[in-house]
Amino acid sequence: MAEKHGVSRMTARRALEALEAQGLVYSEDRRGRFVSPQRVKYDVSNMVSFVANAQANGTELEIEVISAGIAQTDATLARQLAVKQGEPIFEYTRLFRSGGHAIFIETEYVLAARFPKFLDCDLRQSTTRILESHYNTSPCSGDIVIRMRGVHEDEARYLGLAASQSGIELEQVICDDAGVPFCFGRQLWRGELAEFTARAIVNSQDSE
Amino acid sequence: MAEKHGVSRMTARRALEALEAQGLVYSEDRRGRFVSPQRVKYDVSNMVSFVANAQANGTELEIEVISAGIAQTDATLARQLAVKQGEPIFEYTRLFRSGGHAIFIETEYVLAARFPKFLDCDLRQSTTRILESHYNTSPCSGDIVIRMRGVHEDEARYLGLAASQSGIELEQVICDDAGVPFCFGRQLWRGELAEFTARAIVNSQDSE
DNA sequence: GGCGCTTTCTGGTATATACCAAATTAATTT
DNA sequence: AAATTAATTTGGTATATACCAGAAAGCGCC
Repeated sequence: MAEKHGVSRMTARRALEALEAQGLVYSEDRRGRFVSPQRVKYDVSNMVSFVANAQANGTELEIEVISAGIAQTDATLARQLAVKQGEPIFEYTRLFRSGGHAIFIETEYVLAARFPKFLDCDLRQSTTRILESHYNTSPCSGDIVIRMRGVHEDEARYLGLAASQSGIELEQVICDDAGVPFCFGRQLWRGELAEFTARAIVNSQDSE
Repeated sequence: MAEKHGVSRMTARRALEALEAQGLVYSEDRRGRFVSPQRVKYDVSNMVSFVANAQANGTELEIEVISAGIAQTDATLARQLAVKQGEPIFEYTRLFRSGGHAIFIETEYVLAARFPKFLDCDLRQSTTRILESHYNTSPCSGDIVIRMRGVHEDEARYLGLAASQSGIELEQVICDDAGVPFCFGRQLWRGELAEFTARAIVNSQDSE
């Protein structure tokens, strides 16, 4: 490509890196560069299973469980889940793919006391579905944070990104019908593949 | 910096560019590199004025009007605002800064027929406020889309970004209490400065 | 047809130069 | 003291090399 256009190879690379930074193309190490696939839509206002929703939308998702285990809440987690620090929780990380392309990597935390033997379930499906069918708990409300940030090294590896690139982080706390938080999740999306939608409705009165 | 660490200048530059891509530092052309300021939070579930909300949050905002005029709806705009193509609309672009730092650039469209002489108002304030006080129209619901994308050249100039960088685009359609859309806006945020929050509540029943 | 080896292709990283342009700073002049 | 001018600093861009490592393709062999 460089000699075809009479520029040096470094210049050509930088041009491609620019396209990469804009999300138009992506690169697979030592395999080649390819144009990016379509975005995956995620309606964050819709608290029903993202997986089921995506599939209804015509996007088939493959879920790979990267790790799963038990841990204790640190300060941040304790605050998010409204429990005291040191509470046992199940922690599991999953990689979501669509059509062979990594879309996002997610780490979720659920309270171990409330959902015993949670990790015995097959995690290659919607968490929402597991909690509904096995524990009779459905999501009722959720708080979501979205921001763009640089990827960590391990995230970059799973997502097939260069370590210097950025993605979109989506954090959500899911609460039951009593308003009690029971699940906290943090997703890191490949930025060029993410598209979030939300519907806002003005609360007639928002006391306190 | 290069000679201090015994690497070539190009290598040092690439390292700084990586930090820049991750949003940790930013560069001002021929002035220097600086660490990035704090993020600006935006609660997209809150349909009351973003400006007022930010100020209540301790963030003072400076608004610069880049351009303002009248235009006609193209296919996309007509669909978003649920009018037929060619409808006259006011179009204005504003740059939002905080503490001297450009945060995002926004282009909004309001129906000219419904809000006559809209452009005579001082646009360096919340649109919501203008519409409420002058036209007795308040936002009631809104549809929001968030995605990461590469910046265009003119956007990059206003935001002080390199043309190859990415930002976060936020589109929103604002509807009145009758569910009729009256305003469409598209914001492009510096990715490292944006933080969006939302609150999702499961609709008991979502007919059709 | 499969297996293993070698070559080629492709991307990644680091370096050394050269030159440009704007912003800042220092020096000089008025 | 203010204005003008020159030097310096800083970032940006383009180029030419060199070398490394993994993936893919070609090839000979069993």
